[in-house]
Amino acid sequence: MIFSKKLISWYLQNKRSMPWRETKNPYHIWLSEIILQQTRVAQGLPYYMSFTTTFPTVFDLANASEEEVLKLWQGLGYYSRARNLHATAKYVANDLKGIFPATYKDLLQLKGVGDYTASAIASICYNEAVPVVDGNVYRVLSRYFGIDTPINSTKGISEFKKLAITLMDHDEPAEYNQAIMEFGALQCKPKSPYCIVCPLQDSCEALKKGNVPSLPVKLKKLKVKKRYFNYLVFSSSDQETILQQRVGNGIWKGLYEFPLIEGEVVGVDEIVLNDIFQKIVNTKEYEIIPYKEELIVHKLSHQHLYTKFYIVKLNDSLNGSEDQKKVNFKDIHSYPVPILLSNFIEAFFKKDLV
DNA sequence: AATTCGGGGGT
DNA sequence: ACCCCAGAATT
Repeated sequence: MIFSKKLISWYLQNKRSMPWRETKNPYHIWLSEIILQQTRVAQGLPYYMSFTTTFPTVFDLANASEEEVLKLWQGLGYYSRARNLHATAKYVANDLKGIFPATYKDLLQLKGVGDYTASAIASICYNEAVPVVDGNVYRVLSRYFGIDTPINSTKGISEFKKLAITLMDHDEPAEYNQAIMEFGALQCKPKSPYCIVCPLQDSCEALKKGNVPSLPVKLKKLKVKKRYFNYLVFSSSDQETILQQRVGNGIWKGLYEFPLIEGEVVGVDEIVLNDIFQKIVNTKEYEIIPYKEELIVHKLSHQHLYTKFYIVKLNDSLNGSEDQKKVNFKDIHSYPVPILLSNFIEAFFKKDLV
């Protein structure tokens, strides 16, 4: 039996049950694919459920505000996915009458849809014979064919794509693409793959050579940067605080946070602090209390954030502004915030230290 | 071609 | 600690 048929056969016996496998509706498939980019099924599943429930059609998603979309996306990370998702929904709803593009080539033009996602949607929804090459596929192919070209090099990307095209099952693109990914996720896992019971064991090059654990090869990892975040959590006499939206490029674009003083080292600069106070606070009668003495270390892929929250208690009210919004404590949960802030907010308001 | 975008889970 | 996850966009 040839490679693709073996995979499909394995898939039919071992595939997991997932809600997006019960439909070929391009809106739902597109949603699932964007959500699952660099995201495990277990983590993405609840988000898929909430998005399809909250926004049953692409028109519902298009008519939402970006803030609503970000709020529903909160906690999933890579927030540009949410912004691109919303932009594409508006485009499809308003310019394409709600009809998604139906070919790989046209799907590729959508914001947030790259080679992988265009292939996935085109094959699953429209049976177009275009191969998906995700992390699972890189692993399966590099092992089965014993290829040690780095999968994140330009050469590797084109090499594996070419190979994937030749292996593609042209009769059942939808089944084949999902089969090879599911096979990589469940059988040909990164660590401790089940080679002993593998249906491809007879012809797996890496298994023959004994270098399964060293494949696939991936180029160097980047160094993590350390950043020092000091958040000012204002607490006014009338139960209000200040939130501001992150703009420009960088992490958490579009999400909200407390006024931030970022420094080169731990601690707040007095001059900067006074500067901020003059804008936000009417009175100079305030009290700054570190929420905790210890730093909270929040780890992102390539940044470690050493964070401290300062509670700033006032016997007066606050000055809101265009970019520094006054927010009542009871409304704070409606704003999209990074998990780092979400964790703090939950702990702080639960303890009722306000 | 290299870097930058999160957060969670596994080892 | 380090790696990986149904990758894409920007530099």
